Amino acid sequence: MELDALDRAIVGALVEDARSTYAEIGHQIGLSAPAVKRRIDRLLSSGAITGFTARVEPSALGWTTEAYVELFCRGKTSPAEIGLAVSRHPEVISACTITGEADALLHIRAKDVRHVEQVIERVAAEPFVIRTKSAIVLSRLIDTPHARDAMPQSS
Amino acid sequence: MELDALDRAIVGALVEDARSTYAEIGHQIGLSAPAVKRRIDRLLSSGAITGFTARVEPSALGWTTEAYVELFCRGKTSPAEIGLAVSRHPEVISACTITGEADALLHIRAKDVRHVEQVIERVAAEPFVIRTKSAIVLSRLIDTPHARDAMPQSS
DNA sequence: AATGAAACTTAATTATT
DNA sequence: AATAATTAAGTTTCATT
Repeated sequence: MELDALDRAIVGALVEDARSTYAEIGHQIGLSAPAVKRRIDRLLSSGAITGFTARVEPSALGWTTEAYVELFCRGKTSPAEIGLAVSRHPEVISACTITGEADALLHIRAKDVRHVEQVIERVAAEPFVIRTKSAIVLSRLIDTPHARDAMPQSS
Repeated sequence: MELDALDRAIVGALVEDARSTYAEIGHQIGLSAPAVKRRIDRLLSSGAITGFTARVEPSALGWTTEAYVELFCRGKTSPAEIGLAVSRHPEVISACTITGEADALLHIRAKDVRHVEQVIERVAAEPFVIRTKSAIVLSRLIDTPHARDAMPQSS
């Protein structure tokens, strides 16, 4: 699906505040409320926007510690197998397979360092895991879900 | 601030769908719409919820490639200095200082591998960066902003 | 094909108990 | 906190370009 400048402006407005009204967004970009609604409905059905969520302050909810854990896996472990296994651990908030020595990289969020340690132990107990290599987050500098600029040009 | 079970249920409902109505949330948890609104207002002013955002499909917007980049920095480089520098690169969507050999870990999102390479070159050109070590994401298995379970108990 | 204006429906918000 | 009353927004329809 092709997004024009207005679509990208709407996406930007919704990323900033998913609860803005159609009229507010329309005023920003020079469109009427119904026109904005129609475009948002289209962005939703096309899959460009997948939903709306609350930004929560993890520390306010008691999740104070983050870590990144590299996974080194047995010979022919499939990405699907890793995904299935790590999705059983709710503290894993992000996981991907990567190039390089390690096979996968997990991002985990836990209550404290003790809790992080327990999660790593549980993950390391998965049968396909040979070893892990962890780094605790000392201070977070940036945390945005998406790139912080204009969408790419149609060039 | 203390969050009770109802607050945590409200946060959960808003994380799932930030555009649900107060009445919908109230029905799920057994509260009237005005009561839900009062609690959400309180969660916002206390900072437990920091805002509402759209979940966008990066690939739909042309951002198809992700990488993680470890930064090895000169002796006494402060976290603030790293944060300031990397925030100038909009493709850096997450950054933190970490324990271990590397000083910082960046998560970048770009249009393609060529674009990733350009960003790494730009970051590596920062005066405090000695060297970098990158891993390209092959396949994403999990991507959630928060832990996928109930909030921690007050225990 | 997409928009804006108006009509209509539903939700947000305030006041009251 | 719930109910009721009011205000504002969401949504549909329709005429227009």
